[in-house]
Amino acid sequence: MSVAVENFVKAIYKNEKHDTNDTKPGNIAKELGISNAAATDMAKKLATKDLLHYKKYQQLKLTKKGTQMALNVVRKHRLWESFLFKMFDMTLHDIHREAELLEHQTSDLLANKISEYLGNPKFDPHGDPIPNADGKITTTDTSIALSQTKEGRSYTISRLMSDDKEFFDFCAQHGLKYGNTIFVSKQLSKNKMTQILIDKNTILLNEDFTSIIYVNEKI
Amino acid sequence: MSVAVENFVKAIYKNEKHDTNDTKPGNIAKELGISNAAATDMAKKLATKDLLHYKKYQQLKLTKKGTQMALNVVRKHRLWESFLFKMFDMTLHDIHREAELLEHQTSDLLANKISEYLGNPKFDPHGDPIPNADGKITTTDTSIALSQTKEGRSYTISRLMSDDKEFFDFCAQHGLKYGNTIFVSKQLSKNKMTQILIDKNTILLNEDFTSIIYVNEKI
DNA sequence: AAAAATATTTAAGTAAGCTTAAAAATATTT
DNA sequence: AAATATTTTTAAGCTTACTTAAATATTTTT
Repeated sequence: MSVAVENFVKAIYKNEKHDTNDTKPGNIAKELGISNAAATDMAKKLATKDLLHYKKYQQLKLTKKGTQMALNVVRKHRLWESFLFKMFDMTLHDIHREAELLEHQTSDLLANKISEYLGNPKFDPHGDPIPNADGKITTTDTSIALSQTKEGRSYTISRLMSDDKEFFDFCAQHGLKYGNTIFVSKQLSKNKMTQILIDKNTILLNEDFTSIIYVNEKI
Repeated sequence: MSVAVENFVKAIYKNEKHDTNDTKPGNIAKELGISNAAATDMAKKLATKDLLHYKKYQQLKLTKKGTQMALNVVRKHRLWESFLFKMFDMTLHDIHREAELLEHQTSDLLANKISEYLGNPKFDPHGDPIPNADGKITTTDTSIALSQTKEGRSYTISRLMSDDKEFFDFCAQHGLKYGNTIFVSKQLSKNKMTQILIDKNTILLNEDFTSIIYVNEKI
């Protein structure tokens, strides 16, 4: 299947899961940087290929086959991210951009080799789960957004849900990295900001960031 | 530039160098598995982009810009081959197929990281030279085809110029691998066959193979 | 509940990268 | 050198993946 199709299906998958939960053509179009008309066209075409269910003006819904395709692409993306992250000194943002291209040009064989080399990891450097070769995600994610945490508790970072370079530069600069520990010193609910302590430094984060940094409470 | 353009330019480059030395549209078409008409079309289009010189019914000739593009793709291909060869247990044929796709989706940054990781190698696992980041090949290849060797002398394998699975399977089975030593016991010029000794085994190779196995004389 | 705003769909059109078929030029054979 | 074969080119047409503009449906606001 073409790159365009893989990306389309992937965008729906991601929106079904996380993001806005809106899988109408317009929203998918926005994610992919194409026109609404193009997205409608593509949706109709993919419906004939049994990759998704299309009903005029309704949300798009992936079929089993479509979900499988999306998971296969997501798997390759996250494996590449994990692999490049381990092998090379590159920013998470750069790694994401490479993976965005490589994911479509990787055989299942190579994906499996990469996975094997890494010890079949269950999470990528963002903390996102890596589907296995059968397209199954075998972990249950119990993490919550930093914005939902409680004052006076410690958490470990489990996911950085973004692909924005500035965000990752900021994270790298302040030690905000998968696995690291942070202490939530204050929730300024009025201003929707969160004050955290990391590596003995206090940082004040606004909602743009606290909504995409996911954590697990430390016990 | 698109994958189609990169492959087109690469095919011309390879034919200018090795292969048939025929860069007319028909021959390029054959290499790429497209129609002659498509090749002519593409040639005309690329001429307007200053990637090659096009004159009706003549050989296609890459411009400096076109050669540079070809070398950039070739560099990425050979770096991927070297890298995958080192990292994973895969056949050279499989590795070649992966590299054929990955070469078009790799930033210069990543290519440089791979090169650096490998210690900036000058040859890939086939023995083909790897252009540097400036598109320069800094080694001089003095190897000759096995068909051109002399009886009673020893040689080291320097290149296996193919991407045919059967050929590589055969090579793997008989220890025909970059760097290995062979002894030419007989040149059967009448039948265009060569008898060699490798790992204490005698093998008789016909011209199909002796013309694509390149070697350097051992001194 | 009507009006206004927004989103989706339809329609028409484009560029890239192909195809096949026929015309024109070049190469090869006799 | 003429006849034949092969290549190259031209022409017309197709598919994919887009575009913009207009029509239609849905949502939101008032």
